[in-house]
Amino acid sequence: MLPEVKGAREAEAAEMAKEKEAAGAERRRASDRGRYGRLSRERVLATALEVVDRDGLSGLSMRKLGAELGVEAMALYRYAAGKGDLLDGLVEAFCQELEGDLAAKPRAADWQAELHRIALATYRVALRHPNMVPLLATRLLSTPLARRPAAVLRSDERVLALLHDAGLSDHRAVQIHRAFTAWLLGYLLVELRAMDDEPGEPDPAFRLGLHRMPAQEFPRLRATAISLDGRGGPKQLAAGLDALLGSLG
Amino acid sequence: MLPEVKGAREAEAAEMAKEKEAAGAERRRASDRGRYGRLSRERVLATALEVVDRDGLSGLSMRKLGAELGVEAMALYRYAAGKGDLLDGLVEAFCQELEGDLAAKPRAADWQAELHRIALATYRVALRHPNMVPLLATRLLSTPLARRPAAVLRSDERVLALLHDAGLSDHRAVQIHRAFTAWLLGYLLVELRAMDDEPGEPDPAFRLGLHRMPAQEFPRLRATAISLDGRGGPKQLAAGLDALLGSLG
DNA sequence: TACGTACGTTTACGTCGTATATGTACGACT
DNA sequence: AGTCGTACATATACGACGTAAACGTACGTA
Repeated sequence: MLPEVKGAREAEAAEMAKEKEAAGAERRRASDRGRYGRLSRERVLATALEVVDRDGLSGLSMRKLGAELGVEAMALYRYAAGKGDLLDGLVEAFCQELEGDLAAKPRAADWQAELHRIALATYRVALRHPNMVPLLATRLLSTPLARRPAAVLRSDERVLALLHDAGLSDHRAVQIHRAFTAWLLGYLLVELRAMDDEPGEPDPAFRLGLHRMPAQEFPRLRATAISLDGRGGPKQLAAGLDALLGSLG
Repeated sequence: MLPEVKGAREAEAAEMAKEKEAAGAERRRASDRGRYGRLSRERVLATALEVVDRDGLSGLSMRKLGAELGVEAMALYRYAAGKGDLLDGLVEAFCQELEGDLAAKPRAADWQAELHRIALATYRVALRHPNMVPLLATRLLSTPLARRPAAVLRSDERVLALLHDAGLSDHRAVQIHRAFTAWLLGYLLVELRAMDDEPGEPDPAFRLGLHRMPAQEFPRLRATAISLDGRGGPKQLAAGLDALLGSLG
């Protein structure tokens, strides 16, 4: 064992002891481990989400996440069956944050308005965690239906139940669910993609790296690149959703 | 990691041994290289696409692709700057196949019809290469605009030029382009996702693994799972596109 | 005091992408 | 003909990855 690690642990132990004193009856023992106390699935997932937000999806590895938690990589396997399960856990964390946002406001009157409410809340959560969007696109869909994380299934269930309770037929409900999911996911992907080539450059044209793009081959693309870089925002998300739902009502 | 069957590799090894024996020489001649002749970017990408179609995206590695071509992994670096470039190449191959499909039929009369034509052609190509869809979702969007593969930019350029020539303002063109891309990509993702838990099982309920899903927690999901498994097909793609374009016209 | 158990570590294996150095066959030029 | 530069493929190696298996270690309980 490395001495410096041991030293760090002792320091934590002291800190923990102080906390223990303050907390009173509730004692923590094995908790000196892992930099700020015992590991837990929640803590692992929360830290993983931080890492993804900071370094992107490819910046998340078991080893790095372990280091972030002050722990060896293998320690994580007690809280996630493997990397796949960890990614599913991230999706769940995302869905739970979404459910928190949804719970904060009252349900809408009719099912169309409720779908709008869900879509907009999802949009806001995705804005907070843009690097999660590609993961949603792949994890939400690549896993067999029955094996998807519970939180994901709960989202689907909510939409389907909403439509069912509104008296729509199963057939209609499935159609609407499909259109809703496709539009929402596609919009998030398109909206939150990174366009920047030189992310700090003030001039938009240079920031996008337009000088790398042959002007004569892509005249329209180049002319509208700066507009393309802009966001549609929640308004266009809502507008498209309205159009889709209107045509299916 | 993956319990893969190596029948093909063994066959290949046997073939090569025979070749060597017949030649009676220890040294390989240039004609033996690359199993069926010289490498080329096209051949590399075509084989990579085959591998992805067969084994999925995670089944594609430089080493495996090299083996598939009868070549060491490092040989590929002459035709792709790295794995990222190879993936971009795959996206390009996809776009080129799409352009081939598009060139086969005449352009539509108005821009709405032309967008439909493009969307449906994309849908057909995606059906031929379902494992490519997640790659499209990530590669199309994660790379900075100016660094995207030329074929991708050409696709965007085509749509933008189409809208421009139809007399629409840049603002409108960008809006429509965004909605078009989002809907198309989202629809492909939702439509081509793998739902099966036990592929090959004849009973749909078992095939989807519904017995793994708690019935009381997800009543609606379970009731409509079999419908969800079905496809919307090109009709719903077109219907949604109509709705979106109608609202933006 | 001894022990089972929950938790984290150590060690090791195989695979991955790829930098670097090393052949090797072919076309062009003496 | 022979020589050589160049294009092409290989050989070797390194660090990072996911993870299986064995191993410590400290706590709560008996």
